[in-house]
Amino acid sequence: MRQQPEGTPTRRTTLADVAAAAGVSRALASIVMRGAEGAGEATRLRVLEVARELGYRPDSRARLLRSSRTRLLGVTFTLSEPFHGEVVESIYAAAEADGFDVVLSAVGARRPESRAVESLLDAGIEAALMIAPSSAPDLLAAYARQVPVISLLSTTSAEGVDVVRSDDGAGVRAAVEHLVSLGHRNVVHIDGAGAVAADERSAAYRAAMQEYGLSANIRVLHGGAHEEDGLRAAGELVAGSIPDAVVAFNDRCALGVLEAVRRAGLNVPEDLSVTGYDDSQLSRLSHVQLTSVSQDAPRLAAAAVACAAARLASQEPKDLVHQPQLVVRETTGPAPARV
Amino acid sequence: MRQQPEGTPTRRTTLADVAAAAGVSRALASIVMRGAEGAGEATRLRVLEVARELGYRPDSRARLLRSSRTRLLGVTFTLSEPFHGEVVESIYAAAEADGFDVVLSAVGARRPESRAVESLLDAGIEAALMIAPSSAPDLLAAYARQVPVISLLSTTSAEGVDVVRSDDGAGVRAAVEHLVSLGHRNVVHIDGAGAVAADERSAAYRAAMQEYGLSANIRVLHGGAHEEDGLRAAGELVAGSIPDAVVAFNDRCALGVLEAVRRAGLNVPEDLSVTGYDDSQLSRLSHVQLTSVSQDAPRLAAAAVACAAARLASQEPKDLVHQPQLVVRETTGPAPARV
DNA sequence: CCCGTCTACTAGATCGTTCTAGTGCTAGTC
DNA sequence: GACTAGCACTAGAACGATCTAGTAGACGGG
Repeated sequence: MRQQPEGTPTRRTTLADVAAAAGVSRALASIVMRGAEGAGEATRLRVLEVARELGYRPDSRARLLRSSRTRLLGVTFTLSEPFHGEVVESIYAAAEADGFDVVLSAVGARRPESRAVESLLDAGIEAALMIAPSSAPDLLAAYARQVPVISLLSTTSAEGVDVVRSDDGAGVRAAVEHLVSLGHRNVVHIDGAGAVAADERSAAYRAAMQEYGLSANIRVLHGGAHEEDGLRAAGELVAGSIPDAVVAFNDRCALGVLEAVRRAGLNVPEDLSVTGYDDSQLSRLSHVQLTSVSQDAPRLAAAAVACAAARLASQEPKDLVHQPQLVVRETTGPAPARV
Repeated sequence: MRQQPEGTPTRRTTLADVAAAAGVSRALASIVMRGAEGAGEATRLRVLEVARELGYRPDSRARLLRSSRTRLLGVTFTLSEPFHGEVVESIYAAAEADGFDVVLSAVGARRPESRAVESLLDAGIEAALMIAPSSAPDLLAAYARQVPVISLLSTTSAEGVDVVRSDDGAGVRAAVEHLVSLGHRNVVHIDGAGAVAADERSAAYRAAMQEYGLSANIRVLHGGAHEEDGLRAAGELVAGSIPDAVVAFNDRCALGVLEAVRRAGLNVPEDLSVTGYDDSQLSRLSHVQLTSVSQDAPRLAAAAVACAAARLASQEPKDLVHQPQLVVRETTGPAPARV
């Protein structure tokens, strides 16, 4: 750390500065800095020492511009979805392990997914990981023509797009199975109402119910991906005849359901069991303890990164389906003894 | 959209391609693309048309490398903090309005703030907005020597660092005032336990209590920034003598408090009033309706971006303190008539 | 002693932009 | 008619790294 003379607009030290100070060429300094082979041991140490001394940090813009391999992974995610955050955090870890850098691009109310992806493409990413992409298939395919695209958490695929997701069907089935094994027969589903993966989950609910001979009890309510949606849907539900159990579209929706149930003066799980989906931080909170289907964010993230790496090694796109696991906590219990 | 011949490794169209196709120099094409003046109307239209036709998108790496003004704002935030997400979303909007681009860098369990900031610096940002920075002051000062640094939501400042925050003292005072005006006298504070801004808030609580002649009732419990912390602290609280009201460190903490209170069989606000801090999405959920102190994320974000712009126009660093506003919802009410 | 090979290193091109310093042309002024 | 001003445009350097194609010198074998 050297004090800069006041007022001087502190030019950043470049590789050329390091090279000059160490008495070598820029090329050799570059070799040393990126740990490539072809430098003598003595010089290597000297260059590193000089670099450290001058506080040199490579300029990523220049590096990315020139190098063929940027080793940059782009990630799109939605800021307002806590579970996306969990996945992103895991992607950071997985990417680092594989020697990739991560660049984020958020999707929000004012920032459509298209903008998020395009800014990533302009930044020179090698592959894009899109968390729960909402773009139309032909748009996804267009992106995939430029870089490998991996769609996470969503089944919506497109030409040339890899998909890494958990088997939502199996997840919902596991939830239904768990409830049935506890003696529940009147199991209601509050769906995702057009959210990513909503259709697959409600289809799996129907199939599972049928499988257990409960076709007559199939009932799907219009829900959504957020607390409000679960609250509203469950509000309508408890106003009528109370079911044994509710399979909610996701954790946030389940939280709304829990609230509505509680308001109606019912106890969980004594009067009614509730399951969520995602096994998010939310569900693990000690006062929630929601039984939920775990998508295992770290594993999913690792798979996605591995998938990107595979595609970059020019392998064919693939569908990677991961088996989710039901995490039983305290919102599910034996079916109430009703008439 | 032109179909690429299969197998060709699709080289991206560059400005040179556009220039050649339009029959002008690269420099002129550049002028047109970035909307600078100095191009004839006819040529401008022709170049734009050709660019559109070829699907040209400027390469941000090259653009950033070369241009003196990158107009890039770096933002560090914590993935697991929903309120940070709200601020980030607002920053996107504010930055866009001011002609800035935003690049995100997340802080997480595996990714310390130092790494987050450094990657931003390497990316060529013009200024860094750090949401609730946790780095040591001398580290912050070191960053500030390289680019203007704006610290958001936190009072922890350092040499040359701008601070944009809301007046936490005033916020807590408003909460206490509100409670006192409702007749509460036994007002307890559950603090942030070392979290960013925790000390200032608890000091303001003490001051406000004293101001209202309630020094004897001052009571501060060790809390924290998350639901678990509020739950634990309030759990201890309700095990003893129940106060009239609780001022929680933030919304997430307040949520835990609400849960503990509910578990103890008490009603909010009939038996006990609770206030939060942040006015986050959480507090606005229809089943929560938490009375909370609003930091007004959009305004804070706009102020931070404006502050960055001012610093880039070489103005002195400043402290921008924004007045927070108490949003009264349904977790506060008249004091219970106790003995 | 010559030749080939290996290691350590270098010069210069290159990535795709923006920026600087012009060039030519037309038109207006005295 | 010379001079200036302004407009539309261009050539080429620059940004800071990486990459390609080489060179100088040491070493070993025949």
